[in-house]
Amino acid sequence: MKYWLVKSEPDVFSIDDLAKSKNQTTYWDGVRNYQARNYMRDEMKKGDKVIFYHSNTKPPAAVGICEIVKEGYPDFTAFDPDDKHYDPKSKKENPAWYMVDIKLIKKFPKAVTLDEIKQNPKLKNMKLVQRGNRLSVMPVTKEEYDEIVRMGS
DNA sequence: GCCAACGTTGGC
DNA sequence: GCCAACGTTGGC
Repeated sequence: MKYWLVKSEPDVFSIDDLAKSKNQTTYWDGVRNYQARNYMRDEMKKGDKVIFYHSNTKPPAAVGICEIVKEGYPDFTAFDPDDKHYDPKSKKENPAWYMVDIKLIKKFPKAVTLDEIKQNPKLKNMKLVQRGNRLSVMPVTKEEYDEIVRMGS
């Protein structure tokens, strides 16, 4: 099993939005970055655990955990000219972009802020806190995952 | 709102 | 294939 972290701007889609979604499940659409695409298309497997992180908000924080319930499939929002995430480069016969489905496991009783993550020596190697990191889907180690879950509980 | 960091685009 | 210009991300 692998462990991941995904970012979302809560103004766009928050963990509470996920909690309100049908079956507390959503498709993780709109990722338009090749490295993140590769992770979703090739490496995320059913049952993998995912830290849900709120970016571009005050304070930025890990706010809960989810799991992968459907493995990589074409991001259909790329095919729709009326969709915000439309990308004419992506064709149905050769999709450029992929997504997965994630289901909420739980919202943390206590959000783990970016500041707290930075201050924890066990978490100093996370991609999240490395300089200039902009990846919206990234792998984390089991140790990092467990530590963040512990801090959020 | 600012701006550093980074990915992508497109002219050459 | 280089690289300047541009757009986006995301913390502050």
